[in-house]
Amino acid sequence: MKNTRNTTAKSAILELIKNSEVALSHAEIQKLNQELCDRVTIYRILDRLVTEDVIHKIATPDGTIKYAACHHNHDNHEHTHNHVHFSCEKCHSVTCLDSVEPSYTIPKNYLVKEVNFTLSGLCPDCI
Amino acid sequence: MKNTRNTTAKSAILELIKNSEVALSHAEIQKLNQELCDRVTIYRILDRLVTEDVIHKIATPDGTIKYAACHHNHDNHEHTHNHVHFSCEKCHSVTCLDSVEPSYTIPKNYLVKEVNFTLSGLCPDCI
DNA sequence: TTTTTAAATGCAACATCGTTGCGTTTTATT
DNA sequence: AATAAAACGCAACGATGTTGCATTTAAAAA
Repeated sequence: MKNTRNTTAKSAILELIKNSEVALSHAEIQKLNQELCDRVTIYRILDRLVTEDVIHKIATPDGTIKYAACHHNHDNHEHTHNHVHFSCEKCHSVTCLDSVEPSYTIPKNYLVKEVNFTLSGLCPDCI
Repeated sequence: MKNTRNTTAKSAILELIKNSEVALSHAEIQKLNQELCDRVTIYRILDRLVTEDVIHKIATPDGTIKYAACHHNHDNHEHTHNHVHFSCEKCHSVTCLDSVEPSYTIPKNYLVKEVNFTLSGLCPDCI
């Protein structure tokens, strides 16, 4: 694995994502981060954090990419991003619903590696 | 409901989508359509077809928007886009898996209106 | 601590994607 | 055939994401 470094910008962005109740987009991080670092650097830091498996990407129903912190299971050293997300159509917040576990039949002839299950509608704050 | 008209470009694009095994992106439609109409017109036609409920939007795990024809249930006049999609990480094809029906528990305090369930991995052609 | 080297950054430039305004063309109704 | 509004092409624009390169900085080595 390639060597990566901890920089102030990287730490700040990771804190933002970790402290956020909802998943954040590049644009939202940029606004929250104003003068800390360049637009391009945010893209590169997000990519690095995804590669390092510290955060994960979520595509909302309208195609916006958002980022959320990963909840690792430290007991058995395995973790999955295959949990359910909720996307609010009013405030556009994206939340990880760790408690909801979908079940489905695996389609024949397909090799399923990842599951992206996003419910949309109104979140508790917008109902 | 607003009055809409059938034009050659609209019919051609709808045929493309209907005849395609996989969901198509704006860029793919543009390539297949070369000289038929303008880039902007494709955007407007796709919006119209979605509003008319003839096609539906799908966001792939990487945030690309694709379009597929709707399979109406003519018997009871209801239809849903809440079916499973498969996104191939190799050839980037997106397919509707009408036979797979997921089940899940509805999260408390949330109002679920739509379900977006996308499996990803390798499609039969890429295994 | 100082040196070193490769990762990380800023900046400029660019490509892609999607939208808007407006004058012109086309559909389909009168 | 005349008419009104939908649809179109084109130009321009804004947002989003990428790349190259010179400079800065983190962290390992001396």
